[in-house]
Amino acid sequence: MKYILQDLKVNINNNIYLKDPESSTLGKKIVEFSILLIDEIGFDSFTFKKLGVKIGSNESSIYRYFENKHKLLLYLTSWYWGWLEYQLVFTTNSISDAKEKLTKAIEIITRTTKEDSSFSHINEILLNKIVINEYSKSYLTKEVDSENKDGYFSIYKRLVNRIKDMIKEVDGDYKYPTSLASTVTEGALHQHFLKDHFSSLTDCDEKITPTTYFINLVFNSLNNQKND
Amino acid sequence: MKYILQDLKVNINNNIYLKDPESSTLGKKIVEFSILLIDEIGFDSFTFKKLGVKIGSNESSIYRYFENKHKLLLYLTSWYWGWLEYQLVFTTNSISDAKEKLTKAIEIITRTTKEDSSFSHINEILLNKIVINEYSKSYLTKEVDSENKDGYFSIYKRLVNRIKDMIKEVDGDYKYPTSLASTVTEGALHQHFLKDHFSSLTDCDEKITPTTYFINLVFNSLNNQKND
DNA sequence: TAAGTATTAATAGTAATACTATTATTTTTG
DNA sequence: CAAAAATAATAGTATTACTATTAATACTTA
Repeated sequence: MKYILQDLKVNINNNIYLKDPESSTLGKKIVEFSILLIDEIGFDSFTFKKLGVKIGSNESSIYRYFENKHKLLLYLTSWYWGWLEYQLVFTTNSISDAKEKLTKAIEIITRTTKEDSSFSHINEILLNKIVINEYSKSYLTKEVDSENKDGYFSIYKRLVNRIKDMIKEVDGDYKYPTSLASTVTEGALHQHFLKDHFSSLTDCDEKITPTTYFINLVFNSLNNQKND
Repeated sequence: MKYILQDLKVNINNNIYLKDPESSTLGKKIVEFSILLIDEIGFDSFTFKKLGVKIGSNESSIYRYFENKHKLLLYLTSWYWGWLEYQLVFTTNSISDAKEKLTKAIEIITRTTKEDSSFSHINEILLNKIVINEYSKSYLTKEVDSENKDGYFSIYKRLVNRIKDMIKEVDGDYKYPTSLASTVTEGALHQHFLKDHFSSLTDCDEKITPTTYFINLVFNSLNNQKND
């Protein structure tokens, strides 16, 4: 797995960036250190000026890669969802049993990222934390509709769709497969956040993981006579 | 109901504001027009300067009520959750049947606000939209923990707790009542957002409401032998 | 290898944001 | 009516979020 993901190049909508950050050393440094800096000070306080200082580059050089920090966030989160999607497809591909397949899928999208593929410049553990803390900000904007039209969220949408399809495979009669898929995907981020900051609003802790909770939630709804 | 809510004064943690906006005409204008302006241009573009122009007051006068726009958002959303809580308690109080009570509660927290109590200066329809679009931004910050400690989110937490209690009343053996309560509360906002901006990620539309979906979701999990 | 072309860095500058401080004016209230 | 409180006006600051221009460096190919 590690060795296959090694050469992974996530395909990101090329309108998100001005110049492909994968195409140069500076570009990779921008991506690498923006993850460290956003994790450190939060997206709201993050600026290209501060990033420039961190990487010993000029602010204006960063602007040649990304129009603004919002686009950079879209880039990072798209990369994350693409990376998760890859794991999802790779891991579940060979599973023929629908229930087992869905279980595995939920595991992947609800777990905490614990391993960082040290060879690449992207720290997946920190990126996972950034997605938990900042992803909502990428779409809770006045520009969502036009950015959505431009395909900036397509990787995320494709991922949710894959889960929806797996839900349908388990129970073709269930009425809300799409909402359930989006609830799990977004809800997982939320439960992780609550676990870290509002422990009184979640049952998740060291023992009970969001994975346990969501597997239970999903399978309670599927093939349930209450539904028919 | 209308007439009882009329005199409602939501009790908001007084560290959120510098001076109680309910205590003066200017304060009420700040609240009233900030709702209109945030709805219009979004919280990210909203500034005290723009609000000042809108209400014909000086920027610096607004700063005497709220430290910054983040605190104002905390105020508005706290008001909203307090208002919802009031409706929840008022409506479910007299219901003795646990299932019926929970059903009603889910209805209240997942429905779209459609009526505005025209007597007050607060437009609840727009405030509901603001909560859908901006609430996450109030807690996805580096300051969450200290602000949480200061009680800035206590109304929201109390609301989620009430739902948790109702879930427990229906099924004392269900293992994740708190997570389920927070999933419904936050998930409802999310499904409304998806309905408006990412229709491919939800089954909710004009016919199927988030209420329908979440009532189904919750009751599939409760008193379900799959759980035991 | 020289010349041309990208790329990046450095510098400077702008409009807007997010405030703070001071003083003047108006309103409230005792 | 006088004092106190509230509000408005003005000015100012540091930072943000950029844009534009020019200089320096590296890379490429005739």
